[in-house]
Amino acid sequence: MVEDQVAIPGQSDAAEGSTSEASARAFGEENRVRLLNRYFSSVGTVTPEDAWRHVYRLLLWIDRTTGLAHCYESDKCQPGRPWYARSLAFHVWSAEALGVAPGELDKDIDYLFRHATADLALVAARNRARLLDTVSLQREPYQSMGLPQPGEDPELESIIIGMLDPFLAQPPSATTLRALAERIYTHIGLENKRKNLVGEGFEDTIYALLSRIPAIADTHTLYVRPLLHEVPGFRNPRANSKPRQVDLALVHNVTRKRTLVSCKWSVRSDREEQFVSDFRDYAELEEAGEDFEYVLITNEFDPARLAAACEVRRQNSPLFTSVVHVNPAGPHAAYAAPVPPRGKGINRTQGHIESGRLDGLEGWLTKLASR
DNA sequence: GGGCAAGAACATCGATATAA
DNA sequence: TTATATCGATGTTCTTGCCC
Repeated sequence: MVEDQVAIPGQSDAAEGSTSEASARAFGEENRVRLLNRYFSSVGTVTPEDAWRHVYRLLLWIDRTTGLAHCYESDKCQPGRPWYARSLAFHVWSAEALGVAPGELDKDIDYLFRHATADLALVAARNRARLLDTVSLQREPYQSMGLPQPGEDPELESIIIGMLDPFLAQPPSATTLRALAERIYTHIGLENKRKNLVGEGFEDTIYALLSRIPAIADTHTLYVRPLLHEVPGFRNPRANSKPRQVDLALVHNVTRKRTLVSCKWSVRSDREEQFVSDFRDYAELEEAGEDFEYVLITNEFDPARLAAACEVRRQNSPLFTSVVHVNPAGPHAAYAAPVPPRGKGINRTQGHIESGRLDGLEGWLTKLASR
């Protein structure tokens, strides 16, 4: 474990060292960078071999409905369904690879979200206190009408009382029940916010890794979410056209070789077409007359989507120069779970892993470092 | 019947523009 | 300066249809 365990939201010092602006936007860029700097300050030099471990410690999370490391859509991972077996296999593999007991994995991962939500809880508490007077004013005209209080949920309260009744000396007060219901909804609601961190948080994490591997950082100029025309060799868009942005870009300081990177924690099949149209736009704005590399970095586990990313083509060559998984050993472990039938997608993806077409973060970073 | 793929809808946020 | 509206982006969840 990189740092001592994070306290639960609302009871932590997670916002320590944060500026009020940063913690006001808990999932915003400034706060993400602050948390990444804090994480990496205790790590030292990053190596390609360790990079994937940092990604999982920072971003991988536990699906609370199964208690297992998240590797696929929650509904398909429920007990009894095929991906439950794969989730079990992945959970055990990732705990072993990170050097912790399977039951302790939750304490070693999800650093960014745990700290960001702690910041979020502080901000929410501050806002609630600030708005108390306003709430009183808003409710005042209806004071005698018995309107429900915010957070009131009789059904949830009856479930709580029904379950705990045999253990209670006396029934809890209405205020306590309402406070408990609010805490439960806040806890569940927090999980819905994860998606807002995973997207750009993945880009920031890859950028943080690249900039902390000396052999890469010393030889490349790195960009995170640059406008394309800010990257050498790409021109401004035509008038009235929206400027294009790319997730990450690297330019070798000597050879001027350019690499555009698309970072997607997971890939939705309906958005696969976006890869092609993005590349078309990038190619149109290329003005140096030189080829550029187009790389996909992902943590997708769906074999069909991984295979599709490896196989998608433009004209007569692969669309992606490299398709990079955080660690292909993860999907490999998941696919090895004894779940019949074994789909065609798994065989295709295994083939891509074995051939090296589906690379790992370690392999890709090692190649970059040796350029 | 169940798995899978694809499409659509949903929930949420940050960034930005505009209005008060 | 602050509040509000809009936009764009993202991952998750739900629904539907096809296939074995």
